[in-house]
Amino acid sequence: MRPTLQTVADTVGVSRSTVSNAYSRPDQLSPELRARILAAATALGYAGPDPAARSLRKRRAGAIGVLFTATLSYAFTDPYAVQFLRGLAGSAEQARTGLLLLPLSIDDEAAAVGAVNDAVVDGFCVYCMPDWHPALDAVQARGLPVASGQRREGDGPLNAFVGIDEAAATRSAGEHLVALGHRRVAIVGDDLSVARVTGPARLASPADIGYYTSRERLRGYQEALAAAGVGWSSISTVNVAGNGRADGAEAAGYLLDRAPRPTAIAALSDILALGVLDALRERGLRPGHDVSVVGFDDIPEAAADGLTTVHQPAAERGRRSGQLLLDPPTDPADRTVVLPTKLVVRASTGPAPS
Amino acid sequence: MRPTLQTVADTVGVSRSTVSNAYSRPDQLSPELRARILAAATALGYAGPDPAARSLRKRRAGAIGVLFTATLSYAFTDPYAVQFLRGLAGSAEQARTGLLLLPLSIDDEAAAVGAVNDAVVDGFCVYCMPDWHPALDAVQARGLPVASGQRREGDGPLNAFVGIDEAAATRSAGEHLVALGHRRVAIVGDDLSVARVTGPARLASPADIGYYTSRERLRGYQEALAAAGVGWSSISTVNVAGNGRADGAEAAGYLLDRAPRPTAIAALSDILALGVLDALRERGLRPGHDVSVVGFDDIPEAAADGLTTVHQPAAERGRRSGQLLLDPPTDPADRTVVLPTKLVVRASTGPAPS
DNA sequence: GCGGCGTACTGTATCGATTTAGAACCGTTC
DNA sequence: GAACGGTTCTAAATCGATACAGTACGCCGC
Repeated sequence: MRPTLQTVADTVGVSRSTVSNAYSRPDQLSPELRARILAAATALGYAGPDPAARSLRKRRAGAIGVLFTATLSYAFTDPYAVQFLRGLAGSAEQARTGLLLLPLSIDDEAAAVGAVNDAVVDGFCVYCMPDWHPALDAVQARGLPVASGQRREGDGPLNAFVGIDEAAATRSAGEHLVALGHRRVAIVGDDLSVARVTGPARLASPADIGYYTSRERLRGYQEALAAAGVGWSSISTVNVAGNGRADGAEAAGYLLDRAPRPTAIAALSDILALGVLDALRERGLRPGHDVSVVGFDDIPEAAADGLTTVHQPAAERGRRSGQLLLDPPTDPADRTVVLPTKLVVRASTGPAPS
Repeated sequence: MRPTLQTVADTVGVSRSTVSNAYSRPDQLSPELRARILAAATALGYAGPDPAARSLRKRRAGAIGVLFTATLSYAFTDPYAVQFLRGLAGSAEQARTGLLLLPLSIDDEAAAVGAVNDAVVDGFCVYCMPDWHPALDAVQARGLPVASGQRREGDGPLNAFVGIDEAAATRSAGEHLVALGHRRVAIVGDDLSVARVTGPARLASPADIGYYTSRERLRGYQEALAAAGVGWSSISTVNVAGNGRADGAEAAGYLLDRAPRPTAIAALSDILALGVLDALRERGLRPGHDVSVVGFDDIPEAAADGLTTVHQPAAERGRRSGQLLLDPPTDPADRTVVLPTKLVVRASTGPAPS
């Protein structure tokens, strides 16, 4: 039989509470008694207070749940994700809290809901999930604080939003392209699937996309181009399998090897944009001259490759998400944080070739 | 007052157990009653069985703890780490288990020990920790299954080892360099600190290093070079602050800009080795001709840059670690897994310049 | 000799579920 | 009327700890 606080208390001849104090509040008992108790505990093979029991009693889990749909490998290939997690981990560490990664299956929805319901956490951070995923409803049902970068119908009053104005960000990027004379623009993204269907489907409208981030970013481009008289139907969109450099290159290949070639390619992440640049180089095309390329995120590699992109404060998003989660402000107004973004123009964009 | 199983049971007029069954074992009660119970639960705002209480009762946490010392950002900049975690997450997902990331401070040891003791987990996976860190003792004291890639004194009988023969791996790399005529060899690593001291200290012997992995890898090089008559004292070692490409470049700069220049630089990770290659290019030196470079891990980028390196199965290490953790074999012999490594010779190594 | 006070410890209630043994009832048959 | 094997549900025990009110006791000053 496994030893518990009671076992230790009985052998030493003190009460359970005193043994508890010996571990958690050393100032509440004499050093001698404490030493005796700890000695008895090691003699009995008692490993110290059970975290699960403590967690139940204290009503604190000491962890926040981070929801992903992507496989971890995809999630972490993106420096943006790493920076975000870094910020989140920083806040968590300050609050003596761990990060419980919950990689949720997109297909097995029951398993995903189960994982959410079983998670011993003090709150959830939604990282990148399609709006329709039932795990998000499960998160709401838990009634815990939630921090998310995606707005969604059915979000409860405890929800915090920490994000950026995604559409405004890409609108500024789109206006930049328009000002340079670009009218034949293509968009590459990795979460462009419509509702629950995956694959390179032709999109009727950005509004159909299941992922908030992609939907909003696409909307921004749509608006900027529409203002220049470029209709949605004349914009090519390519949905790729994952957020990898090779995926971006593959998508670009698809666009570049067909006529008419777009004069500008907008990628919804820098990783994809860097892949697009790879594809250009491979074909002897000059970025910013033959084809302009825009990314999103402004990861460190973007500066090195001269990529025009939208800067967003990744680590800060994570940090603020953690704060709002671990110490939710009472005033609902304080639970919405919209961080600034900035278009960073570099060499990868230039006037449209005539 | 927050509703519990009891609250729901009282309003419906059934017992607590029946409400529990309504959630966890639907086959144990009639569908009508179940529907009534669930309706009452939502009416009361009951969010479903509390995971902490369930965890206490079931004696299962549904998570495994992953120990790091590095900050998350460093941990995830390395594709090796990402691959390892991917494998681990795969095993975890199959067992319906999450990953609790515990980024432990090196300095604040009490906080690190506290984090380990408070972690609601079913086991621990030690990723990269110095041998002397008290958190490792805390892990042992918890009495849970542990999977580790580092052997260490004081490891309990439940410990599983999943790793590679680190020394043999670098010995083969060292022999390769020796066969090419290299005698002036430098080594770059990021965890070469002696015991608890950090900084670019001159090492008396590899055996002093606090990190198992670095220690063993260094030992392999030492043995290979010693066999060729090259003593430890004539090998330069450079300890860098983090496992980043820029760190590798900086360390290489230190080595290359001084006479006598080493004819070969061995890095203890590919990320560092790629940085070394950057530094060579910057100085107009040709890898494999002017200076040979060897890495470790064989991450995807290594192949693209023609880096000679030691391949190790990163994802497989993670996967096996997860398996051994979640379903520990009774036979101790099955708790040691040594995976194969392979020297991959590419263009970055060549004959030593005469 | 008594009230006041601080220290060191105890006892009980509580956290919110799961598990288990067993009660009540089903229609049928000896 | 009781024993059959089977469901559906109940009551009590269990999981392992923490919070908090309360008590015993020594010591102080008057």
